[in-house]
Amino acid sequence: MLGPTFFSRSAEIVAPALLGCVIRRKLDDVWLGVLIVETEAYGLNDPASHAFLGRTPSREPMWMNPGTIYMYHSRGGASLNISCDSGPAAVLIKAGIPITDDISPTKALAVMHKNNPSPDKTIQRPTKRLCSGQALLCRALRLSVPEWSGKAFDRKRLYIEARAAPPPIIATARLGIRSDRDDGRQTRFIHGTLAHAATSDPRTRRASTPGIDYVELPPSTSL
DNA sequence: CCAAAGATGCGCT
DNA sequence: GCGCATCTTTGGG
Repeated sequence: MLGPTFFSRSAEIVAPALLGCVIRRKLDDVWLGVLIVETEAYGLNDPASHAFLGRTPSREPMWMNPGTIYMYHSRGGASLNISCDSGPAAVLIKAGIPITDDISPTKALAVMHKNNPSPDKTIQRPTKRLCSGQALLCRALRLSVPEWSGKAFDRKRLYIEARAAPPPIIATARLGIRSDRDDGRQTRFIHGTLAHAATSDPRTRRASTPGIDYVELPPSTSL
């Protein structure tokens, strides 16, 4: 289980290091498993960070011990973040892909589909789209702001497992930030071989130039 | 009231 | 597959 040591580094280091790690969430005695494929870093002196808007009770987790869960609502959905550094800083878990293995049984997929049904109830979401957004992921894992914000991870109910091997990584600009609050840093990170489950892949976009709009990084064992 | 680290459907290439 | 309009829910000014 990842703990304070892992999260005590800067958000810009922690965010890419989370790609490929697995979130485990126990619901009704079933362990759900989601592999992280997309994250964003909200670091120190960052005008896009919620910390920049001021210290309030709901944002307090950004100042708490590294590894503290920070959740908030935006535009109808909840978002999962984790405090980093000595604060105020956090990483946002932006997308993941459901997995099954020794810990998470096939049944876990059915639970996630039930938690996060398609708007058109006559069909099911594709499994790879079940967690392809920060609010979708929270819905599929049934993570709510009042239950989890300000709390620590808990080996019995919710934790993040270290990854087996470091993946290739794409670094690019963050999404959904008002231009007057974005200083242009490329601190959105996408799993290089599982980008099809991310919110979007800058490599397949029309107007995007390699080396300018995004950077591809080889697997780094130092992360 | 209203902006906010979004999601979706629809029309288009 | 993209760009845009429209719907979303909640904490905070």
